[in-house]
Amino acid sequence: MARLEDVAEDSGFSRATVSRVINEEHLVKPDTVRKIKESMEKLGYRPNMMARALSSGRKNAIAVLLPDVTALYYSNLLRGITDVSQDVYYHTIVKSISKIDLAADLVDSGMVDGFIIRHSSSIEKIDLLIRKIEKTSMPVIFIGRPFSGSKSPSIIVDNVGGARKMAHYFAGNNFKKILFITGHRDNIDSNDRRYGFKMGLAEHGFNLKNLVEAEGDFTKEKAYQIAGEYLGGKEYDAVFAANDNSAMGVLHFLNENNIKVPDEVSVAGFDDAFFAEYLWPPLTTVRQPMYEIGRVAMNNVLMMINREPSVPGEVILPTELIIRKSCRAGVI
Amino acid sequence: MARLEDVAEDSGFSRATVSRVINEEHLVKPDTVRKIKESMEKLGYRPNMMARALSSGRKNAIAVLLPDVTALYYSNLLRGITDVSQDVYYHTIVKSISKIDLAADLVDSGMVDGFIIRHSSSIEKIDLLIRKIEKTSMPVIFIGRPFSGSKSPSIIVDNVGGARKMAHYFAGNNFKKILFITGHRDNIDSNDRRYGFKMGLAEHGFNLKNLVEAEGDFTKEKAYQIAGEYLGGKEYDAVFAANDNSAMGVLHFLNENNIKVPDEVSVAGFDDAFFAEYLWPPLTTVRQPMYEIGRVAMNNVLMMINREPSVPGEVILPTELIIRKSCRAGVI
DNA sequence: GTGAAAGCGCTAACAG
DNA sequence: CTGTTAGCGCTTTCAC
Repeated sequence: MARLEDVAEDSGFSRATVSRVINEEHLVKPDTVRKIKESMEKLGYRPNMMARALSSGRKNAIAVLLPDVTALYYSNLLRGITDVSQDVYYHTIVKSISKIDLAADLVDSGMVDGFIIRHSSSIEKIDLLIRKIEKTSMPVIFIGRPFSGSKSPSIIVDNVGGARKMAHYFAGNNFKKILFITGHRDNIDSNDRRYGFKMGLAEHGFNLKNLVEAEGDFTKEKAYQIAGEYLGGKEYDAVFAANDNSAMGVLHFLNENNIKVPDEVSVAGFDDAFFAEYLWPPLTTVRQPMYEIGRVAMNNVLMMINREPSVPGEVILPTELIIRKSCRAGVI
Repeated sequence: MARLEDVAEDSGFSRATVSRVINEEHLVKPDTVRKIKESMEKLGYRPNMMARALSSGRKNAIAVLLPDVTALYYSNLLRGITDVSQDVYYHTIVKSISKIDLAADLVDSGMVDGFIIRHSSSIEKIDLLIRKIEKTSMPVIFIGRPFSGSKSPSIIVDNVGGARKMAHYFAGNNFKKILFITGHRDNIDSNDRRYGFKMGLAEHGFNLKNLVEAEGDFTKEKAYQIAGEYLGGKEYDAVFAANDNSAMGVLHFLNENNIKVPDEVSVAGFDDAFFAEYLWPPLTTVRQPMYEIGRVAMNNVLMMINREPSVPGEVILPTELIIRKSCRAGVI
């Protein structure tokens, strides 16, 4: 590969000037810029990121910490992030948040300019990592609830509002008994959704004694099992699952046992996952803008890296009620 | 951050010796190793990857080029890759293959030690990229069919065999007319699956005139539309879709129009995507080991990077027929 | 506007 | 076994 020095030699200028053309073009005489650019073109010159990073401290890379790349939610997030990072020639290093020591290495070894962190529930040692990052004054953005004790900005989704809308939709039906299937016990999203759901139900005078909670874990398998335990007796006439995966498990049980949806039991989820519309019956759910979240997060770290002042401390992205056929039509 | 030099000073040895402890411990006297490690521990020393990369040429990073992180197939692949790369302290840089110039930058700017490339259909300029990579003698592994004109190793899935098994399963039913829904026209996987399917059908004496092909694009939406065009008239008694997404679209149309599956029409897919079992009815399909593919790919680049000789030129991972309820029971 | 020179933190011969 | 000495390719004062 052609090096900066080769370009300097070819163009007849010094390495410093070539470097300026790359980084601060305005400090160089236009004619010089032209000549140097010609040389770069001719030699097919590309700056060596490692050398640049070592010398300047800027890596043009950000780390993304995710619970699981495989989950739909996260892969869409990731696409949002990579789509914008590619536009600005940033590299995206993806790490599983469960291997937190590896993430710590990333900060120690100085591989990245910033972090985007999605922590869905409290993970051991994550606070140590965050404190460590913040000590280096590297920018961090949280997706989901801001981390307690940290004042780094966060991008969150209006879980409470979305679940509340669903509750209002449910309320029109005079359901007698409703089952709410949660996510993991301490999952922040799940808790917010439960909170919003209860709030919305209460606002319509629903007696919360008739809302039963079952602890799920966001998987279809667990929800399927829960459905088996609760829904066999036709006691419940509605189920709200904390995510679409869980709703999928419920639907599966109901179909299998020939319990009519929505005539006998209404089912709703949360996410608007790509399969939601194609479940049977098509799932009523709350859409959250996962891809957008990724984009916003990446744009904001970028602003922080470039020390632009106006990064909002918290941005809340709206959710939307998506009405399909798995619920009896409510009053909106 | 503590630097190597700080460790050297603290321990009373030279930088070279400290470096050896990091990279070639066996060349150093045990007692010295111990002392130096104590210093490293005490100072919280972590090697700076950038400096190491610049000096040694090793980046401890590989690039993964994927058509789309969002698709289930690819996100599982990615998890396989990141799971092993994390174990060996490698970084994974993910790029969309559609932005091929950015991938080219990765090789020019010397950010990575190797590439894992998944090209699902021929993409403009991809051959240029591959030639460029191979010119640097950086290791490349292909996932899916090897790239023509390249002799880098590849990991492929037995698409032909899987589809053939499905054909055999179909054949027991004496279906009169079968619809095959393809992927994108030039998609390699889709073509292999068609080939295997036809082969298997022919082996059982099925008249291939009664196999009709419709050009899909691997999406549920397109398959749904195709189902509308072909399956309204009850002419077909079976559908094989080139992937589970497409099968999902078909199922959706059938459910919506109250056409009984599998009594009136049998439906099968390919992938065994996570939702396949939870569709209604549960989808008969061919399972491919996506996660495994990722692991194998990563392990093999690693071997190549370390110049271990025995990297297989081609590894074919098996597929498995998964029988559920969306097909009339065939004879196996 | 441009150049000279000093590093960034580490590895890799080469000596000893 | 350990130390000395050059760099890796770039950025960044500080001069001119």
